[in-house]
Amino acid sequence: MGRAPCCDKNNVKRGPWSPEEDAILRSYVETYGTGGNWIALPKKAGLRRCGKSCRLRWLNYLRPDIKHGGFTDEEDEIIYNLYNEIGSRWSVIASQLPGRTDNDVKNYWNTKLKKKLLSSGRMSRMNHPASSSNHVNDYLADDNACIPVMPGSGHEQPQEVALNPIYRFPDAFGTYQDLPPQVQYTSHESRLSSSQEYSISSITNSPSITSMDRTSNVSYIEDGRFFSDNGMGQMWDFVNELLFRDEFPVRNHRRVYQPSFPSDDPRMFSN
DNA sequence: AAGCTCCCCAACCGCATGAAG
DNA sequence: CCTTCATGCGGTTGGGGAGCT
Repeated sequence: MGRAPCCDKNNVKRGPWSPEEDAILRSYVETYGTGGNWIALPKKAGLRRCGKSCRLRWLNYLRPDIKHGGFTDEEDEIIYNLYNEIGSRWSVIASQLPGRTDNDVKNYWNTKLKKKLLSSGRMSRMNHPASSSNHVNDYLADDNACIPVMPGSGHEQPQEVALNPIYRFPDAFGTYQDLPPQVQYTSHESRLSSSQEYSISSITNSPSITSMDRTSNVSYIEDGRFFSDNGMGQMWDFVNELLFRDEFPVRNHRRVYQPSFPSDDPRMFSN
């Protein structure tokens, strides 16, 4: 048995949205929300549209936080780097560009950026995401995986950031909802004799960096132990979960500890 | 001015996924 | 476990505006 259509195509309007329809949809969603049911929404709102069409119109055009207008050079760079890493995962790429939708990014890539990169010769230097066997794609095949994100501007080591994979946890991890949306990991030269030290930075939409390395006295790794001394329990859980993954994304550095989670002392564990 | 081509982007389509029953 | 269905995603289409002849 085939799947039933989501709406009666003979009784719904298709094609471009009129300003009146936009106003009805905007007003309804702002007043009542989507109710978690886009299929029922058009009937309730008095629109002769398919629920899917309403959802798309809202997400891609009417949402108040949508950014209209041209892409910046910085956005170009983010798209280029992410496409190079993960291919046409437009929703993932768009999630790193505040105010941009997957449709926006996809259209922009197909119509402008690709040509721009071709003419500059950068496309020929790209990885081939679809056939890539790099670990980033492996990560992305896992539902619980961390998703690579671009570094924010203003990082103190931009060259290194460009070489190392950077990850964020999906927003769906409600327990970490207090964290900034992106968390970046980079490794840098150890200042400790027996272990690598990692700087763990959170990037917000602004270019500011919250350092969590030893010098800022927030948390640090030493001799296989992770220390946190400022009540950043959620961050600590988060960091551990990431670091325990076999694929911990720091190349050319040994992992400094093995899973021994949970510890009695929520601030510390060792292997 | 008219006709044509190209390009952009909003919108659609079909499939995958996951939740619910 | 199976079926149904809503949602989300990436690929594709086509209307209309811009630019060219």
